[in-house]
Amino acid sequence: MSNMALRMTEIVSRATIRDVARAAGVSVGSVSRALNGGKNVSARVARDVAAAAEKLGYQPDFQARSLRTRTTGMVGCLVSDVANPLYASIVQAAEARLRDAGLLMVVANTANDPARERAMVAAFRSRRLDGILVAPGSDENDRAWRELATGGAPVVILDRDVPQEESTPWPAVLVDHREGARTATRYLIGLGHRRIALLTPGARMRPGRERIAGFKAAFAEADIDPSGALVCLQESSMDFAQGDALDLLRREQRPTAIIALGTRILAGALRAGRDLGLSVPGDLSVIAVGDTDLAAVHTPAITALRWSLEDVGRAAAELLLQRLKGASGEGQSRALLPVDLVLRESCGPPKTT
Amino acid sequence: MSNMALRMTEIVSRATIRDVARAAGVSVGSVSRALNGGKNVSARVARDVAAAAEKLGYQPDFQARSLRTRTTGMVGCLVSDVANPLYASIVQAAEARLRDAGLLMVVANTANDPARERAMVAAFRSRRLDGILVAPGSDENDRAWRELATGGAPVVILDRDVPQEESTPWPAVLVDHREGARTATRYLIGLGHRRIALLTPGARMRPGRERIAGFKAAFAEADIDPSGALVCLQESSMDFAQGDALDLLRREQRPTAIIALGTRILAGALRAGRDLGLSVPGDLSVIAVGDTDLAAVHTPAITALRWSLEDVGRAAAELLLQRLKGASGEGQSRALLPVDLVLRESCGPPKTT
DNA sequence: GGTTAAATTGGAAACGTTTCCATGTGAGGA
DNA sequence: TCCTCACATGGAAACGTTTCCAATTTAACC
Repeated sequence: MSNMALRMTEIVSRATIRDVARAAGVSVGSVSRALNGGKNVSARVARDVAAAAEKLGYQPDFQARSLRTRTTGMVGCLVSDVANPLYASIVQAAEARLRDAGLLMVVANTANDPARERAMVAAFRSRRLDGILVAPGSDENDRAWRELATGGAPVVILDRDVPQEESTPWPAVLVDHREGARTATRYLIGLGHRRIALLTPGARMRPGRERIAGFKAAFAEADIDPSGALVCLQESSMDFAQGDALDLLRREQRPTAIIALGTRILAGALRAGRDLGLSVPGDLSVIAVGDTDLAAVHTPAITALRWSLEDVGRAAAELLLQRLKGASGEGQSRALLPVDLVLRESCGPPKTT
Repeated sequence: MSNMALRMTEIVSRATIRDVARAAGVSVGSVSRALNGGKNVSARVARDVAAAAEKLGYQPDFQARSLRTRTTGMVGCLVSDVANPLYASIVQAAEARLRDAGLLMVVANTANDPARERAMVAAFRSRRLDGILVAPGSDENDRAWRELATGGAPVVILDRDVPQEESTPWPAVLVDHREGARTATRYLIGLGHRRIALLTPGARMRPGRERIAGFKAAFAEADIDPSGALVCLQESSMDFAQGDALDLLRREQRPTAIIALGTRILAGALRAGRDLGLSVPGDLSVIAVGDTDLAAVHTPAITALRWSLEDVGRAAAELLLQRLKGASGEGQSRALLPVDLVLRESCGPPKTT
């Protein structure tokens, strides 16, 4: 019997605002007002409606509401790969903030594929998402940018450069990779290193470009022959196999220090060094770009450039919420987050050869 | 004047199906049929509609469609923390599969908070999401389960035990942690270890329970005094500081081998061992549960229990898609994925004392 | 008490689709 | 040529809200 009842509730559709109106003996308009604004409703109606809604277990249908109000209470988040630790924490933090504001977050991985990026932007628009957090896979994907712009929904950029043409710059959360790279390089130069390799993916995107700029700036300001400044670009972190690092370290004039991004590239460099019998930091100094578990726990612990991924996510969510509240003009429209150098055990003076 | 107004509305709002109908000189019903089914439409209408839609850049409004069709093309994913590497790849893989099927995925972090879990389930239901992938934070959160059940949308469980009462078991993707733990323990016992510590969070959830069961089973089948089988439960991986591992390894009869979950607990154990001057694997054998970057790249490389997170995500998505297609009865309703022991350098025989 | 303003209320339109239903059109067979 | 029938089409209802507008009640003030 209870089985039957259960079955019924499963099958029977949920209570609508009409049911509540009927149960409370008022019109649907009054129910809507009572439940939402609370403005212009008498105490009696408010009470009766609340009681009826409670009794019927009424839950408003967001789909229907969305159709009318043109707002979905959902925000899209577009990154190349949510499983990448460098993105995962950003997504996590942004979701937390947005959820606190009553918004849901839909995520999509683009794998840096421009076509997929455009497809997802279109999907977001079709679904009328209220806003978008996005880290485009390339700063030159003009079509994607254009479609992003015509969407109507506010967009917040995650650590990417926006095309210059735009008159009013889009809100963005940027990380000061340039200063970070400069600090790290300066530190290594100060230790006596002259041949330093910077291992980072793509100059196609802001983080890579900025790091390279900071790297070169450090050489320039130290007034040192920059021929030892080796910039090794990787198409993506995936492509950097151990072999590449091996080639690098086998060179006649091998670098005495390496600055390596993320987890995969860093891992490749560390393994290559180990395979060649190079001790860290004795034979090779290493700085990680991004303070991952790997860097912190490795033996020896790896000196790392650290910035707060949580802050990136939070700031992005905040910027977006600000736009959604309609304050399109006022307030900060871009945040620049600092990068710190966390000193550990993986750096020392180069061996005098 | 009206021209002006028209222009305005054209710019502000997107083309609707009405606009397409007018442009093609047919009724809205015909446009809908032409664009969707393709059934019962003449060649002429199909052509004209397609042309008009193309010209106007028409994109259907999913919100409106959802209202009518009772389906949103979105599925929810509920885990404790998308930034946890053990979840991130699952989410990533599931999203990839679902996107290929034209579905969007909304994610939410519950931080293992039952209240938040329920709130998100309610939010998903209000939004009428088509389905839910969920890894509940506790197998005893009965209210959450109940609300999950009454949602109407198909649910796929990620590596959790479903309450027994249910007559028809829910679809689930399970990982064979029991067999994995047994294999690892057996391996260590075979090497001669008798005092082995299993460091895993919560027996509140299936993975922990299964691992403990497998761990004990290995001792039992080897007919060995199980007093050396140390199960160290952690409320969550967060709580396991390095200090706990230090206490463990300072004991008079310290374990000669450790099986440690994930990244944080493993890191804590490794650091503690290092701080105490214990060499791996000489003084201490270590097995990681979950093949993270840390395990693979650490020196020495850590022997690890590995299962495919991608397979978990893919299988979950597949199971859900199967339900969404209406095949509620047929087909596999649960998958059990294998766990492999990846032999590396972190295990050896214990020192004879 | 009467007049006016303000507050509350019910009814209906609107949001953009899909789908039902009745009508119209054509072809094919008698 | 007429009848039948399948098929194509237009019009309208429906999905569940919010919001506008007009109507009604209440409050306020003289």
